[in-house]
Amino acid sequence: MQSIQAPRGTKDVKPEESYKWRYVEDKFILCAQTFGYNEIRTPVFENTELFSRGIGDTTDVVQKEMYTFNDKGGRSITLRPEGTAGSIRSYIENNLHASGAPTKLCYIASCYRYEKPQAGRLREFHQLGIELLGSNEPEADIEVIMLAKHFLESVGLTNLSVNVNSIGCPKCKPKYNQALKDYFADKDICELCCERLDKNPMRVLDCKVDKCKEIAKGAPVMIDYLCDECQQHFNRVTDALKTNNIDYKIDTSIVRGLDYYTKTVFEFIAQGIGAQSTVCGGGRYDGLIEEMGGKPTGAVGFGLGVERLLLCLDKYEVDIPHAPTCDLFVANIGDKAYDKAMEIATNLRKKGMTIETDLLKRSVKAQMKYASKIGAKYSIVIGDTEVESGRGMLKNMQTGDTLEVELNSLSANSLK
RNA sequence: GUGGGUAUAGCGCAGUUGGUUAGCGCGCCAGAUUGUGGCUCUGGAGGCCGUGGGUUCGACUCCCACUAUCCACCCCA
Repeated sequence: MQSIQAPRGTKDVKPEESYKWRYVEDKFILCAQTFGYNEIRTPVFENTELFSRGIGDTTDVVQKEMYTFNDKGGRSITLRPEGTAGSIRSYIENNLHASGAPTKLCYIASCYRYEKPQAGRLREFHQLGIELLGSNEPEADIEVIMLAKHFLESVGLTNLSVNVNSIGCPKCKPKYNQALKDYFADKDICELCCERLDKNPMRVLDCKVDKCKEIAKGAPVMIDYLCDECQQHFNRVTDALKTNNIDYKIDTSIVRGLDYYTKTVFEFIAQGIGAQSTVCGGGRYDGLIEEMGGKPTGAVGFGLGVERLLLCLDKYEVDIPHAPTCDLFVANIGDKAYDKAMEIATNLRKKGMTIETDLLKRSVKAQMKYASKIGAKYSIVIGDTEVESGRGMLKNMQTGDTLEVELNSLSANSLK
């Protein structure tokens, strides 16, 4: 019988590496909490319209990367390709604004995009995310960037570069769009780009057709067309980054592939983990909540790829604390001894000790070998003699020293 | 979606111009040590050689297709 493989672009988190995930996720939630953010959990799938409207139906993500299907009731359903849209939907649907601004959300979300897999790019991937809703002020942008920085440092990543840009607001974007239209008007761009130029000119800038890319190199940049408000906003953000000693670069090529972004956009970039080097990406999206049926509300957030983060931690050989190892292995010979071993194990487990016993009726030698392999700190062999006398030899697996102990008085102290 | 590399034991890898019993290291199991691990030695289990076709007397080896995987473009987390 042929065995079944995991679907293309998915990966199992194996037992020997899951502690890294738990570590990173716990750190993230704790870190977000120190900024006052609370976890939100939203469905893995949503109505397709949420994403086509929220992300923008001219984007690559919506046009060709979504896992979309009809359910048995004929509804068009999509596995979430990112975490923001669902959070915002929930914010509106549950009137989360009612408890007062700002609303601060964090989440851990599995996301799905139909792309060709490669290093740091899977079809199922995981995002750690933050949404700060209800503030139009640059201070909100700054907090979100600081939070990302703070989290990355807390897991041991201090050397990621930070790139920022501003892509304007509905006031200044038209001017820029007009500039783009003027620039591209007499140029030989592809058919799809002609359409884009009409609907959403900024998308022409990241067309993949060679001739379009070449032409786009000479195109005007958004940052030169910011309105006064956006310019001030951007200045305030970059000033604060300086004040907080964040070494950032302005990268005018950051457009971000999701239509909802306005004003500030930023990325945390890692070296040496392959072509997919953006570990964290985010920005402001002031228009999204209104677009999805809520009241106009300022919003900033970021998404941070867990898989890419873990690639970084490996690359930079960051130490991650392991799960606790076995405190005591209780070897046992025969049924009575097993019962006694179980009794000892249960008592110590109640006190929080990690205890293992033999479950395979192996020879003492094999049991000891196993105890050694799993890194047990102590071992003790229980046989008929021990059951009768109530005493046994506790062995320190590191030093090899043994000590006679009363079985019933084994405690956390004796395993120190 | 476009381009390139790879596919042999649980893992990491050899495998000669095509030639008959497909190897090595690590790991796993057992014994030497009949109730005490690590070191050493000895033995053992474990392979549709990615899948399907083709060439050939004969294919792990050559050819084609498919699939998977890796890398890059692109996109993005």
